[in-house]
Amino acid sequence: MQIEKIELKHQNWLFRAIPEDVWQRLVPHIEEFDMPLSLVLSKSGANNTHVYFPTTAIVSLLYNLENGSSAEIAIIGNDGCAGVSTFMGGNSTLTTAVVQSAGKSYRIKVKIIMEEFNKAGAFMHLLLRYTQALITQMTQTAVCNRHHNLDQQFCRWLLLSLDRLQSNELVMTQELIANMLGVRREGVTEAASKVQKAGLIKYTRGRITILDRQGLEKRTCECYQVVKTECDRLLPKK
Amino acid sequence: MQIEKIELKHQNWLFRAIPEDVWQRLVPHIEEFDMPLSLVLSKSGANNTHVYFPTTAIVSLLYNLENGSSAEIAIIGNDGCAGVSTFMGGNSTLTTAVVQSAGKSYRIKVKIIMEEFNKAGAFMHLLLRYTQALITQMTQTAVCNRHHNLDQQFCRWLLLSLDRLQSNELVMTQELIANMLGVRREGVTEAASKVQKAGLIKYTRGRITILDRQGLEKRTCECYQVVKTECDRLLPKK
DNA sequence: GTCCTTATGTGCGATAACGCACATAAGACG
DNA sequence: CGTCTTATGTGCGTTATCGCACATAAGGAC
Repeated sequence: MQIEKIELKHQNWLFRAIPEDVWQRLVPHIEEFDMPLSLVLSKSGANNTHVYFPTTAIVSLLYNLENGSSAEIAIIGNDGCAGVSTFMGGNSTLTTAVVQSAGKSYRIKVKIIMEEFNKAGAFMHLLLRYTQALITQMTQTAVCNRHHNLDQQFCRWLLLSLDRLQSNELVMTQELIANMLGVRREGVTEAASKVQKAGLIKYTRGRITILDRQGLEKRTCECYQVVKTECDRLLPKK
Repeated sequence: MQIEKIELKHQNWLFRAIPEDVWQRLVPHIEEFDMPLSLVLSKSGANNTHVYFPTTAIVSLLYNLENGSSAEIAIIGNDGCAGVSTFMGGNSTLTTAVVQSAGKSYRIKVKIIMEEFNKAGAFMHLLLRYTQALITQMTQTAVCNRHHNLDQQFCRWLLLSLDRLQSNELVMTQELIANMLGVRREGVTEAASKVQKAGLIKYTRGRITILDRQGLEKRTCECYQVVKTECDRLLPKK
């Protein structure tokens, strides 16, 4: 039982950083939660019911335009949580949180987590620092959308996703990636094909394997490193 | 003296919303601060010393790329404050805060404002709600950069700036606007020229006058209204 | 009024991504 | 093994923006 709790705490980086007293109070309220592909955790403008802490799943924050196109704003994995607008106020956001890669997560009810947040201690500051890390991602997404080409953005997206997963394999169709990046599917096909020809990845229908991580890092724009470095500064993984 | 204090409180929307007891404690520490064009309030990665509350000035959050190009992430006027990373943690951010339109502001030292913030009361929640409003702006910037054309972005930018100023006139060269939007100066010239021909604005060297605000709203993308509506929800101006 | 800086206007070839229409092939399922 | 769905590949004309080179003109300085 004790071992199980320690295990739990190690499955998400925010969990690890929670002070022990807060953790003891929270543990009884942490629910397991399975995340199938494409599950929508929170719709645009809808009130949050839980805050979600992915362990093996990846969640995307997407914005959907009136005309049906969309764009990813940030990626959330076992480094963070979905539902920061709960703390920030308004209790909802215009972005939609969607499961981009199926896996497991834990969740905590809004009421429970806010009781701890409002104590304004280390736990609150931890969640605020994570929110700042998310802001960094959003900023870099905006810049990257403006200035960098699809090749670079494709590599950035791969790397950001991989950093939030264990394996060196992504289960994801090019069509879905195109939705995330807000570009045509054919564009992703072209980018993926080039990167494969360069020997950095290998893919078949809906499954991408990374062969040369360093090569990807060289091929992407500065945005990837910028986000990684700043997230490490804000939330050091020791 | 009392009248002067009431006036002060009405010059910035966040000031107005500060609870009276907090306000009384803060007032002695509020400094006037002049903001000339192009003043850099905080550089990328540098520690914040103050939080700035513009009254007649406008501040842009910019990200500067290695190659010298840049992109605006959010606009701050008398609706908010520059320096939210002070509260969020890390005490710095990778964006640069630059005065985009000269004017006046007030500022408060980091130490003073954090003392109040850490009381975790209405003042903290006010600042967090404003941060959420900034996040909304950043999100929409990312989406708009991806999906909307320069014409629409130019109009969005004009409207967002105007909402944060009193007058219907902007003092701003097309070169500067191009820097904000992260596009070529010639592109802005073309967009501005079209909008002028449509009779919505009138401009001469470094001075844009708005003739038809509703026309601008019709010409821009959904992003403008989305940001406006969400900011009003988070920080109602009564 | 004249000069000179600097904001704005314009033309043109290059490029990246788009929209659309199909072709191909992988692999799930019977 | 054959079938059928769906992920991926490819071609092509269109469009928006870019980068560059230069023309024009507004308005402050003297």
